[in-house]
Amino acid sequence: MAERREQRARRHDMAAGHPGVRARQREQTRARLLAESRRLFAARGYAAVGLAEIVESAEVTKGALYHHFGGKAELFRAVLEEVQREVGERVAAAAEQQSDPWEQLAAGCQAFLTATTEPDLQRIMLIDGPAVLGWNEWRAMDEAASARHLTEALAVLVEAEVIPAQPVAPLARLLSGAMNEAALWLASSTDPEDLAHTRAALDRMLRALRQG
Amino acid sequence: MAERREQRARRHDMAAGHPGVRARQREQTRARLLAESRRLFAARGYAAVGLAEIVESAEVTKGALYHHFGGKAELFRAVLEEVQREVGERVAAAAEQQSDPWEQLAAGCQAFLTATTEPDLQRIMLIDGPAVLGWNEWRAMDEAASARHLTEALAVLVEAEVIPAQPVAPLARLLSGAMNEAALWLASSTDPEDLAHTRAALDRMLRALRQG
DNA sequence: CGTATTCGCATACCAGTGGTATGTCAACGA
DNA sequence: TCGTTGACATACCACTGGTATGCGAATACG
Repeated sequence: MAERREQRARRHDMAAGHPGVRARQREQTRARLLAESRRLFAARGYAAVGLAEIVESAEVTKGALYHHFGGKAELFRAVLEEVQREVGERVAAAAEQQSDPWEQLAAGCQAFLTATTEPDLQRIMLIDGPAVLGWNEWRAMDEAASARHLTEALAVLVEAEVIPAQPVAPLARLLSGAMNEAALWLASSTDPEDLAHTRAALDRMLRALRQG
Repeated sequence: MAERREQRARRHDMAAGHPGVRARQREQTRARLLAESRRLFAARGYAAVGLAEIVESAEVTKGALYHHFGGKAELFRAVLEEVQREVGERVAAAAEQQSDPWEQLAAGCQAFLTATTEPDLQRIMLIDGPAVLGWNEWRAMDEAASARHLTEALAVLVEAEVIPAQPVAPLARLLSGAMNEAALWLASSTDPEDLAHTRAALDRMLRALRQG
């Protein structure tokens, strides 16, 4: 119908380059779906956002969505991957600015706390992530994106005997969980001093690791 | 139809006492809905369980469910309240067996870790809870049921100068998050030694609080 | 250059879901 | 005894994620 011609026309207008109009259009559609669903999921949560609203915001149809993603959950997974990659990069960047392994750990943890305190990331990364994909899968993605840095940093410090010899996996999980929950708490906190207090408490927890 | 008479008959059969047949039947229906939905939510998660399955397992109808609860989310909230109350009681019981405030904290934390390592509690308490009700509401319920014990224990220790003076709220959140995530990790762990390692690491974290 | 093919969607449709409005019968109060 | 009410049961609805199919422009091919 007229509706269809309208959609087709719009798509045709926007990409006039010769080499790979198809590929370019494809990437753009995918990017718009990712961006809009990320925005909506972050704002109102996975369950409260319908596919209809997503495709409307992205100005495509459900057909496009299901052409690019396996379904609602897979779309969410793609969004989560993107978010976690960003956070992981921020953590890694902060750590790399330090040369001393111990300072790398401290800086990385503080950077993680800063990043995950942003409400838009929280709902996707910390709330809906485990519920939608299941904890095991969420954990695997988290490990691949950012918790890996934590585990590695701890392993280096144990190797260098800065931290007493002990399995690093449980330690990494304890610390990761502590930071996750603290970030969620901070986001709903009213007292602006809570951030400083939490940073201080986290720092004390980390420094305590050096003494057996 | 016949179906209806069947349901009515069953209900009539089971409660023959004179005083308050109504009230008793009411409680029983409510209890069955709670028990079955808890079982199903724990096994497969909130989103994967439909009301149809719940009422079928409980041998009632959706009418009964909506008579007792405001909807699916409120039913879940009631289940979560029950679960958290049980965990809170276990934590409190473990703490009360110790007389020394410090030992109370340690025992309470270890009991919490033991309790929340049970997979059936995890999905409801730690995964679906925040996602279904929102983190703020989940947090309020958690605080009322068990995190309160943690906050109080820390406050006592700060007051007694066993722990350096500092705000207890951030500390409680860090520790609570650490235990939550550790419990989730343990549930999906294969190495049986992980439990002991995690307990040891948690204990070290707690003991480290005593040194500034 | 024509044209067959494939790719990237758009449309139409469906089964199942949470939620609601209404009906109904047994227990209770008077 | 009898009207009232409480505790459901039934029937129905709007909507949601998911699927099957259709179609037209870009590309591969002779």
